[in-house]
Amino acid sequence: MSPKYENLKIKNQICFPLYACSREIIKQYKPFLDEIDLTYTQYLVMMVLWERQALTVKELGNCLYLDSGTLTPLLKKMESKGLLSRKRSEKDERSLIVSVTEAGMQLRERAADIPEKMASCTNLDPQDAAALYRILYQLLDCFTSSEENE
Amino acid sequence: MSPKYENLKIKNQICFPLYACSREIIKQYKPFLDEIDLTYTQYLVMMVLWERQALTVKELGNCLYLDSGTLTPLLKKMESKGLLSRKRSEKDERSLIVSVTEAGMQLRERAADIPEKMASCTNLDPQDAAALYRILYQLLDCFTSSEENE
DNA sequence: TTTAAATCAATTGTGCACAATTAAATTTTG
DNA sequence: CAAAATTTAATTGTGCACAATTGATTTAAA
Repeated sequence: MSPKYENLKIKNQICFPLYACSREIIKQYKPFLDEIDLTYTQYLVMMVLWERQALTVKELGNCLYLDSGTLTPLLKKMESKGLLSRKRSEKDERSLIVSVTEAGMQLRERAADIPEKMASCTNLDPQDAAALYRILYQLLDCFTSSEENE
Repeated sequence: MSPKYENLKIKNQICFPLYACSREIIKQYKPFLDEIDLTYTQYLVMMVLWERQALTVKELGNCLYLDSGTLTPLLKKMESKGLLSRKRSEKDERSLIVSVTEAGMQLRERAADIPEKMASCTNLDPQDAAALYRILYQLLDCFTSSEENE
């Protein structure tokens, strides 16, 4: 029974609040990330490297849903800051292996309290946080599984 | 009892899936938006204009959580495509009024089936969609209300 | 095994986002 | 009223995102 253009109203979109919310939260990160001289995307790369130490650009892209067009210049910048090193794989010269440096690992100490600081920025209760987490990964999953044959 | 760096793991972040999901959904829009020659951000502007016909850059920015640095060049581009017109307010010369044109209104017809096409891209059940919607707007609200005294 | 297809990172070009600054117009204050 | 503060859009500069292409390398097929 909805009027013809009801579905085109902003308030009936699900992607818009997702997009707006994502950007607003990243803005909240900024003052904390400024202290350790990282952008949000660089922070994501460091989080992966802190866990994995070394992986290829391809693997990093799979982790973060980013392609080489985004990662190549980002990683070069981070290499010049001394956070990571880049070298071709000996097993497969097509692949480039990104490895965290000692300085990169040390940055983890200075980042350790960021998640806690960020948590206090929101009024999200544990149930809602869990629901949000589950739904978002379900959505992500349905997009990645639709690419399996590409 | 979590290890020291547990909170820095990608899998324990809530912003990351939000950020990734937002971009993945916008990618799903692309083929549909290409047909009517709009980017996702331009589509958001048009959705506001289809409902409101005319409003200032400031009001548009409040609707979309975007500032003039993003909107000014975007709106100039859309003006050159004939979708909207830009003129200063007579009541207040600081404000610029953005108005949808006839061609802009006509585009609504061609966009009308996009929401339906997009809905079929996801496996989101109605309860989850409603929960996601509620939680995201609650989050957005908590960021905007923290700016009240700026 | 030579050729063809696939994979991977890099490059190119376009389009946002956004912080910070500027400049014009308006409102508020003293 | 006149000066100061505020508001608004535009500008400038930086940093992603991403589609499309390129080029080198590897794998698969004929």
